[in-house]
Amino acid sequence: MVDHGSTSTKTATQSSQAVVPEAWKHFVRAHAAVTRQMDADLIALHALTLRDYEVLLRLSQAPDRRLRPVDLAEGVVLTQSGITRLLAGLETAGWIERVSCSADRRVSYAQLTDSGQAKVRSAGKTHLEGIRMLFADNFSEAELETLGTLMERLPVRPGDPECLA
Amino acid sequence: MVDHGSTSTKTATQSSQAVVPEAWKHFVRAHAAVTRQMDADLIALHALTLRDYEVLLRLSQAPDRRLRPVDLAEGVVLTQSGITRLLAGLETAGWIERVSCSADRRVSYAQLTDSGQAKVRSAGKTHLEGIRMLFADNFSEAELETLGTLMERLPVRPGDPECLA
DNA sequence: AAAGATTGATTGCTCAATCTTC
DNA sequence: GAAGATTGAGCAATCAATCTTT
Repeated sequence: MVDHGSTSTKTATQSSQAVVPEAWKHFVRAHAAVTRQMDADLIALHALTLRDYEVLLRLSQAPDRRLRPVDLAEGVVLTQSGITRLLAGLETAGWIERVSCSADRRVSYAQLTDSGQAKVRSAGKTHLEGIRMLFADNFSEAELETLGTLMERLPVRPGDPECLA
Repeated sequence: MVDHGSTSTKTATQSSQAVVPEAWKHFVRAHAAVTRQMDADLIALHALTLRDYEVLLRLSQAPDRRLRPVDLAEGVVLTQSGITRLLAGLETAGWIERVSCSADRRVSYAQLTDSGQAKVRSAGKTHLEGIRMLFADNFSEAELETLGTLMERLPVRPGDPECLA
C-alpha cells in the first residue's frame, strides 16, 4: 500500500500499484502456457511428464546418479508423498531403481538406471528444443542471463513462515 | 518434431548452452515455490484457491463483472471442463451466479455477486501482500518492470495462429 | 522426539464424449 | 459442421496418519 517513490509522473497510485501485479500476472500466465506446451510435447514424444523428466534430469546430474527422495522432492517442489508416487512410476518403467542406504536405513535412494539415462538423453533433446522455442528464443542472451539471476533470487522454501494477517 | 541435427560448435556452446536451461530451471522452481506459498496463504485466510482468486479477480475487472466461461478459461490457462468445475464451486459458495446470454443461448455468463466482490476485495489484500513479500520485494522497481516486459513477450498460445475475440 | 518414506482418502484437472445452440 | 458448456473416467498431487529408523 505504500508507494515506492515513483520514478515517473504518472498518476502515482495507479502506476506503482499496477506495475507489481502486472509483472506477477505475466509471470504466472507465461509459466502456465509454456509449461503446458512443454509437457504436451514430452508426453507425445517420450511418454514422459515434465515432472518425470525433471526428476530424471536431476538424478542424471547427481553424484553416482542417485539422490534421496526427500532431496528430490525439495528440488522439484513436491511433497514427500508426491515424490514417492512419482518414483514408483519411474521404477516400474525401469528408469530408476531403489537402493537402500547402508549408513541410514531409513533412506532408499532413487538411482538412475542405464535405461533411465538413455531416456533422459533422448527426452532432453526434445526438452531443450522446447525451452529454446517456447522460452529462450523470445529473449536475447543478455536478457536470459538477467532473467536467470532474477529468478534465482526468489525464495524457494517457505523458510521464514511469517504468516500474513 | 524431428531431431534438430548435430551442433557444430559443441565445445564453444557448452557455456552458452548452460545459461538457457539454468534460466529456465530457476524460472520453474521460483514459480512453483512462490505459487505454493501464496496458495497456502489464501486457503488458510480466505478458504480460497489461488486459481479461484484469479478467476474472481478477472470477473471483478470485467465489464458488468461477468465473462463467458470460455474466455475465463483462456485467461487463467485452464481447459473448458476445468473452468466448468471451478465455476460450480464458486457458485455453490455464492460468489458467482450464472446468467444466460440472451444473444447467444449457448453461453451462460459467470457473474460476480456482491458477496463475491466482497470476497475478492478482502482476499486481494492478502494476495497483494503475498505478491509483495514473496515476489516483488526481491526486486527493485526497475527490475520488476523489466521482468514484466520480458514475461509479456512469452507466447500464451504457442502454435495457435490467431486468437479470436 | 524427529526424520525419511509410505499409504489411504480426497481434491482438482485433463481428455474424450455428449448435448445444445449457432 | 462448429462453438460453448457440461459430464464421466482417470490420473496426479495433496493432507493426514502411520511405520521404521535415528
